Amino acid sequence: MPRSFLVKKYFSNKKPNYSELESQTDQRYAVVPLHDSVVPMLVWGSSALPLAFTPAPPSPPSPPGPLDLSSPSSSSSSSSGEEDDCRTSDPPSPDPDSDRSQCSQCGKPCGSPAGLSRHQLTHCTPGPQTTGAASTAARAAFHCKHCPKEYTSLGALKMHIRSHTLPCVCGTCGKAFSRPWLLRGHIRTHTGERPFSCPHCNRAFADRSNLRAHLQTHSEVKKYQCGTCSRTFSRMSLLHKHTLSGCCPSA
DNA sequence: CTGGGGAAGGGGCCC
DNA sequence: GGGGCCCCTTCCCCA
Repeated sequence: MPRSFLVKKYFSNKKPNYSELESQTDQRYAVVPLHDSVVPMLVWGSSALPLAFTPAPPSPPSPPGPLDLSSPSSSSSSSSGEEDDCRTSDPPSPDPDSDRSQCSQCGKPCGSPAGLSRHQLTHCTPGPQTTGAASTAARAAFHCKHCPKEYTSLGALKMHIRSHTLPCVCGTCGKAFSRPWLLRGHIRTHTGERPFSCPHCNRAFADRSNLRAHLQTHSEVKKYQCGTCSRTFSRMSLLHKHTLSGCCPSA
């Protein structure tokens, strides 16, 4: 599932204020779809943000086989790209003071060497463009044995593999999930628990993201705007549907 | 057809 | 390094 059209911009590094979602005055996000025919703009507050997106060129395929986590000696090699890889949610940083702990792959300032080290675990492997022992070690790839994905760290790979092994099983219906919190969210569908309430109406939701989407329905200016007719939508999927329905045949 | 709700997936970051 | 929570998205279904 491609997520590379999302480019997150960090203007603050913590805790969202959900009341902001109704009266957006900051522009924290940029939405950049890959769909050729769609050039949506994010309307986050008063102005729209038309954005360009340049997909990274595909990396050459790599020959090494998948990593079998059941084998303790697995540690891997090589590298390659994959359609969803090598992206980052963070824009390059303009902060010169963060050079010492700035990610060499995405430019993100990480605050400290430790932060940089941790951040780098999140990068999937780029192409085989580097040489030298240090670079080779830094870009070692860990391949998923279940799919073509590969990661630069065992930790990242393990996290990914959970999406294949689905270790969290619902005791009520037996449905399995990759993460404990996904299971908890699912369990709410059995219990009916809805801890996220809308401040504007009596609705409550089991999922915070669904509340967030709901809050858009209370907003006059929706988050996603059609680049051609300027109509706004509460969800990207609605904008996409709108575009596919023929509003913007050439856009 | 459109808009909204429900459910779920998955990467990133913090503790 | 792992757990928990963040964020975002998509898909499906229904009014």
